[in-house]
Amino acid sequence: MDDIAASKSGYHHGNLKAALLAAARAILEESGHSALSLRQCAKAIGVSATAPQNHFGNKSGLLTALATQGYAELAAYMRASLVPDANRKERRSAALQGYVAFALENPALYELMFARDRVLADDKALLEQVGACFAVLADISQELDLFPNTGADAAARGQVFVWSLVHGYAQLATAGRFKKEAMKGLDILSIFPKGNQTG
Amino acid sequence: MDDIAASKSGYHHGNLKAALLAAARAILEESGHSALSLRQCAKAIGVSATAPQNHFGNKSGLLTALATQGYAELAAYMRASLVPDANRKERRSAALQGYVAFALENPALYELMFARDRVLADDKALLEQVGACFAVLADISQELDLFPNTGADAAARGQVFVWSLVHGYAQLATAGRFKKEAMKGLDILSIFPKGNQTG
DNA sequence: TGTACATCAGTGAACGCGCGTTCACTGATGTAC
DNA sequence: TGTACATCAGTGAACGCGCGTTCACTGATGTAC
Repeated sequence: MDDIAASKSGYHHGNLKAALLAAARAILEESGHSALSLRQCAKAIGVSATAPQNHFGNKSGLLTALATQGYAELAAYMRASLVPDANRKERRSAALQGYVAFALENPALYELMFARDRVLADDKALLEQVGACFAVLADISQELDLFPNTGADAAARGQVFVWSLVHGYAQLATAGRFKKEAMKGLDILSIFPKGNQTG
Repeated sequence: MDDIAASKSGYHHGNLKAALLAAARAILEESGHSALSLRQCAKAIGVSATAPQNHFGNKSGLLTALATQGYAELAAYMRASLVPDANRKERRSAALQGYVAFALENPALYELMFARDRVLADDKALLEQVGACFAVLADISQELDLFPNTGADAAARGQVFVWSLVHGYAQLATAGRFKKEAMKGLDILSIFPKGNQTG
């Protein structure tokens, strides 16, 4: 939090970019990305309405920066869950749980990361984080080896499978679409059919 | 399309509600639900800006009506795919493909159906269609019997699994997140691990 | 069969609002010489 | 070590815009008697 504190100057904020991102995330999770505005973010930290332009250019720039931050954190969540010397079953569980945990803790940010037309899709920093994030996911799904002995596209299909499952689960759970009974005591790992828990 | 045509009167449109919904869907798929406005819809069919109020009350009402229509169609897609006398493997494939086909053909509408805070969540007609839609999905997932001999919550877990997979796949495919190679010639059925294709 | 009247469906001007963005500006900071 | 100057970071008034919604209204339709 210290890196978000203002400097003493009073005129120059000192850390406006980080402060704006933090404010934007709070508003985002509170109200959703449809309701987020530059003016609200600026107001939240007591700065003029035009100050954000110095750091993000325009509104798309801010949303893009938020999404970029999101992908970086999502990758970090997954990496942090990857205990190197665990067996494959544990790694699988960790991967799913890290990914899903991020989405459940930051539902509106996660939604923004996949929202159509809200983000500058060709932003360099964004593409970099997206790439890094999905490299982690690809590693994990490859290690899971869900489709052994099924030819050249086994890895690609495995990744489609894992990502679909985890993404769908995260969004539906977040949206409250699952009944309480179905969620209660549900280990994410357990939603894999038994036949493939090769441990 | 005929039921959307205007009556001759010139003053009274004759079928404004249906015409507005059609216009709204076109705009929705063109620009996303963030950009959709009542005025645009009214303008698209040459009617005054306030005319939509007579039929939907307000903007939330229109979005809710769109989502309701979406759920009805999604259920219809699934039902249409359910060939009664096919074997279980075929039914599974049909279910997944019907669901995914709807989402891929109506990506913005599908997104709206799951968007947070854009829709009147307690609308009676909406709840009805949502319920009907997921009843179909529940039937299908129960029939698939993905977790045989795993206790009382097998059905619930099966539904979570199927729905997560299908929802995630639809949204990620729609968003262009899968590489061409991974999509090419991909039968949706095939993303199920082999061990569970019990046919 | 007419007629009175309620109801439905639409108009169009006007409102107030929040928004992103522009503009000319000023205060603070860093750097070359 | 000072000084001039470029650059960075922020201000605040103002803009034009599209929006949802209100208001009083009018034209068309249906229905009771």
